Amino acid sequence: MSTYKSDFLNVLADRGFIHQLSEPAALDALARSSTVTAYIGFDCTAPSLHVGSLLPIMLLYWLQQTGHRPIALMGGGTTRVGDPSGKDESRRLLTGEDIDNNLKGIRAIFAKFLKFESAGGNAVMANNADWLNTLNYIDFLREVGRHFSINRMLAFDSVKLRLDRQQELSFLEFNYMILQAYDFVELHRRHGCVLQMGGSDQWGNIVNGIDLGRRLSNAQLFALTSPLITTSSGAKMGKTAAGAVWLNADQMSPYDYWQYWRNTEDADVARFLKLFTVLPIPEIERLAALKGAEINEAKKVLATEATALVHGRAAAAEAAGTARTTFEEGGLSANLPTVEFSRAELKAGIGVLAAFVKAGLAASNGEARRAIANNALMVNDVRVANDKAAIGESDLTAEGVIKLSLGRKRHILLKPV
RNA sequence: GGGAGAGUGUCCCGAGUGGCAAAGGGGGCGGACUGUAAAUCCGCUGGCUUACGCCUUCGUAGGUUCGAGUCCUACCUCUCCCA
Repeated sequence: MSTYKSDFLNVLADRGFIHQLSEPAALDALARSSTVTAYIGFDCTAPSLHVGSLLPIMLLYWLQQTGHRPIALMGGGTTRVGDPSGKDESRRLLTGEDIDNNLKGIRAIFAKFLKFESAGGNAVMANNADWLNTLNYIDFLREVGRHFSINRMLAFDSVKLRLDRQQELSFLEFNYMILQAYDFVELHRRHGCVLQMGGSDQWGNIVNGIDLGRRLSNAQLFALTSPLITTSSGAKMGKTAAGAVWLNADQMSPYDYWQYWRNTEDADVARFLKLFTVLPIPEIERLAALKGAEINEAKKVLATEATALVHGRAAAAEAAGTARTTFEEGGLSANLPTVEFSRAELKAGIGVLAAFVKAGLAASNGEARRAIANNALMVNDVRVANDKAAIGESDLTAEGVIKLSLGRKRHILLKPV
């Protein structure tokens, strides 16, 4: 067990959130004696956050749960620059409009994990566009730029990697770390923020902020990074066939989200329970002790708890129920993802290929055809052997729907309207 | 400004003698085995088509050729060396 004196660091350490920590003793003492204000920055590069961002969100969650004050910083300004950390190539520049739209989608997530002032809590939502967009170039260079040594910046991994590999690093991106450092100091000024957290790839950026804070305001600031989470087989978290695992319900249904966690690898279950659920540690240890096929029970708990955090308890229970009827009872659950189509179309008869494309299970007729050749498509749990087969009214089940399946795991209901 | 090199299947890496829908990986998907796991093995991985076949694809635009990813010209982008 951990040796910290503060709840905050103890909880994080016990749950496996801590990778690197600057001045652990000093931060520990501070967290014990006062309310610590800490922030994490989030890029606005997509209209929703995905599971990759879940870990930092959980950091903020535990921060607040242990009596401190979280700031969720939207990167409305820095996203206009682009963080080169951990990336081989520069990203395409997003328009201001894109960024604003993305920001709206992302904001909603945080309310589910943090209590903001509007909800009677102390969490703060900030946007660095508020201070970055209006910076005066010369003033900024004189005030902030003079504290940065190019010699040292060139040694940072995010920069060095690009240079070593002879990959282009634009001046624009090169400035990212300066802006992030400035964010830290600005949040210190505005909100008394003394700690920046983030993924392990952010260590360099965060330390820059600490240095800048010392030079500009003689402030003592801290850094805490979380480990890079990969699955046991080495894959990055959050990628599936359909792409990223989104947190917004309109981009990924609670059912699919539940399924994502249900399919966790055995070796990851305990670790993920600690990181992505709020179950007490003893309970997690009990689940982690399960062996063989019993681990499936732990996976279901993981799926339901993780889904409940993002989509609510009711949606999680529904997803669990849908999965139970579909997989364990071999039945047909009306709560499976549903695609509607016209009754007239059904009367006329729909080709299987068209039906699977419409349901989103195949991207093209050709793909559907190949799936049939692979023995992968089923209509109402009956294998499709012929790509010329048609689906008609006679295929409606007693429930009035038609179940399309790709493989054993992916099911869609066609519903006539 | 001068010189050298690179851009390939819109997920990535990467081979490519003028006959190419284009080798091989990785990733992904499906099948078998299982526990909705991992590992392993097998299949698939441009669009349309029952099919013959047609269409689109190798940085962009032209050209040579029966035929161009491959040869020529110009342009764009990137890298390296010299100034």
